[in-house]
Amino acid sequence: MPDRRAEIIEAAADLLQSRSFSSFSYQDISDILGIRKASIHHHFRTKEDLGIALAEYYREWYKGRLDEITKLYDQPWDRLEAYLALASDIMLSGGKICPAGAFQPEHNVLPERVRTGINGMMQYVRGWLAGVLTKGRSVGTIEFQGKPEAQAALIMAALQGSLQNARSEGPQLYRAVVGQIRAGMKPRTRSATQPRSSPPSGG
Amino acid sequence: MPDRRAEIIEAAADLLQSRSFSSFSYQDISDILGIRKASIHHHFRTKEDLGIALAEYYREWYKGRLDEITKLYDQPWDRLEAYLALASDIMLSGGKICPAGAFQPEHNVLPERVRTGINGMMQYVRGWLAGVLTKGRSVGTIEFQGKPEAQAALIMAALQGSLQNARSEGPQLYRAVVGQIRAGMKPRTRSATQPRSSPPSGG
DNA sequence: GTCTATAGCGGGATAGAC
DNA sequence: GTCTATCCCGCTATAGAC
Repeated sequence: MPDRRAEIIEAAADLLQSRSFSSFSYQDISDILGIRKASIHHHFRTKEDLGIALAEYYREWYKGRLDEITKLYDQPWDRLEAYLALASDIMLSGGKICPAGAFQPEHNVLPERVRTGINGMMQYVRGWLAGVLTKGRSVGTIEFQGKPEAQAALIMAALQGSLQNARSEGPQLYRAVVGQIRAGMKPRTRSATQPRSSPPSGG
Repeated sequence: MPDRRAEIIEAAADLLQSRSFSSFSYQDISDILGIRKASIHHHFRTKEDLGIALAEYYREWYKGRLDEITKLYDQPWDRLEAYLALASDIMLSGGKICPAGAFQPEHNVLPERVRTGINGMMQYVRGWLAGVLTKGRSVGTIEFQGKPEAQAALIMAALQGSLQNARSEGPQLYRAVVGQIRAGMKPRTRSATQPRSSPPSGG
């Protein structure tokens, strides 16, 4: 017997990233899982409850992925590449966009507790990424102006916007944007060690 | 007597940038303008028609603004600043996001002709911005790696994403991101002329 | 060009049997 | 935990009078 609650959240996550929050319904989830709407209401009484659960789900999802990356790669640049690859994976899995980009455009019609959940997720990711950037700059393998938090926010915003554009205008555009992010942060002055080893798949 | 058609489009544009496309209704427009839903259907038979008109409206709006900028400022860097200020104006006018960021998250439920309208708008803006960047790099006042089109796409994506984030997490985040964009493109090597004159308000 | 009235649908949500 | 049945609402859209 499958964990229904988890199944529902995963189906909802898929729908959210494909169509945004208020454009999917309990009926859509029902169609995917082959159970009735009322059964879904049993697990998540209101759509607000489901939204809150989704925000939590994404935060945990990011925690898991970013922990993995931290364990797999030592070098800040490699960690940055792995982070960028995360966004690529999202796009490649069927024209989806990132969670924040799916929730936030409806910010003004979103329940308060959903909003705070999303903010929590964003702060977590930004904190992690800022850490990578701080370390990268200190060892000279990542280059950028200004504060690490601001640069992290720039990268996240660019990916978020670019995923949205890409679905409408095509993936070349997304790849070009990621290329720019990368190019802008590669040290221009060749210093001590080779800045890169084996970057993980994506781009 | 006011131009109803234009009034409706402007009200709809406001709602779109506040709540995204499928989260506003003819009733909302009706409330704003003080006329009945049926009257709005008289001007735009279906919501698809309204969506198409909105996309055209935004393209014209951008054409107007970018033409203005081109006439007002000679220097590429000043034009870039004025462009960035456009996005700031959007944010400051009551927590709105940019049109593309309002439409695209619902891409998969958007009528085909609305999609192509949005793409047209995006291509227009990207073309203009790429032109500014090309000229700026050639005269040495704007610095970036890679192709101008790609850099333009990066800037646009970052603003789009950042406006969405800002409404949820606060305007400081938006200002930080714009600061990063600016900082990343300011020439590091002091060359011939002072790179800046009087940048227009925004930031 | 605006109105009233209404059709028709799909949304979120609940009651209560099994 | 899942079902059937149902409520109520708001949405898009249309018909037809003024």
